[in-house]
Amino acid sequence: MNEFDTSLSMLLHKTLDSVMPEFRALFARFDLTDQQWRVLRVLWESKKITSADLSARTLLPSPSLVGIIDRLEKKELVNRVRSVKDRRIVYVVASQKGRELETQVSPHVAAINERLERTVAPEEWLQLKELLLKVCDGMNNPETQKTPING
Amino acid sequence: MNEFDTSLSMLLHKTLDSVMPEFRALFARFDLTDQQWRVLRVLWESKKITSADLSARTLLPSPSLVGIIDRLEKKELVNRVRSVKDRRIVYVVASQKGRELETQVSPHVAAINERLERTVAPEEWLQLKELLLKVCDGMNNPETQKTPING
DNA sequence: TGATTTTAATTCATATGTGAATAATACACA
DNA sequence: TGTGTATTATTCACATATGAATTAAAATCA
Repeated sequence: MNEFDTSLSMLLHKTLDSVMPEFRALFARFDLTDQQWRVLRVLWESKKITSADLSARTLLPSPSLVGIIDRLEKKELVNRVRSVKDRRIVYVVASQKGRELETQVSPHVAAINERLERTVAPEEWLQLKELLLKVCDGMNNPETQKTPING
Repeated sequence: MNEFDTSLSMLLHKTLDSVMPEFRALFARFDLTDQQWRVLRVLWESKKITSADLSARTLLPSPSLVGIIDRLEKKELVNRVRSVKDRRIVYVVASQKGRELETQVSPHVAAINERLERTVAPEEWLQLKELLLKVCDGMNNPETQKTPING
């Protein structure tokens, strides 16, 4: 493997490619995409949440969320509730049917995550997560000088 | 951050989200998407390569590659060359125009990657990459027992 | 040789990602 | 009070992801 194959972004993609198919196969059994699951996963622990906050929690871009919530609404798993105080805001809420999925899906998700965690030693697992967060912080903070555009 | 936010798949997404915008802004200056750059990046060091191998190297799914190469062809950056020995195979080749991009883009890519690398200590950088590879191996190898589907 | 199977690339239908633009509403303030 | 500005969600245009199906061309073998 050369410079390109071992670049961080390629390794991140590669890791996701090795991890996600298993999750997707699971979610597909419940007629869910992984993005749809992410939304439900957040709603299971938030009574109501605005689209903006949902985007931040799920890491799904707002324009994508619109369609994702549309489809979840069509399946009657969530509802949109417009705020009365501020009519710009839309709260997304899990329906009863949407809440009932938690018990069925979550154990399988946990099982996959446990297998995932066992791919490295316990202390390595922690360090991997810490390093990823460190990279995020480092890229977001302006401390590390960005390369100026000189084109 | 709870269980969900610190799950590996979410951290991988989060890290990509913190890294990719900078690359995308760079590629956009050359009217390229990051996927299109990945194809060119591979072609810059391969005279010719089959679609299947290109998919493996770029980690781009074959159906996506079709459109990506279509658009690169339209911009006259690459060409499709059907093999004479085996007419099922299509080689993808960088055009002169496509090759000329290397000198202009690569230095900027290197600069971003250097900044990226400086977000963590040198030995952490190596370990991060090793751990990601270890996770990939662990998930792909059948050693670690997969959870059987009992639905 | 001719039927069968395998392989490489592509197509299809659907869902999502990306960046810019828009509509509706709230807010600040002269 | 009226007006400019900021905010929230959505829309738009385009590019890509996903999994299944298809097409064309080998390769296999009775």
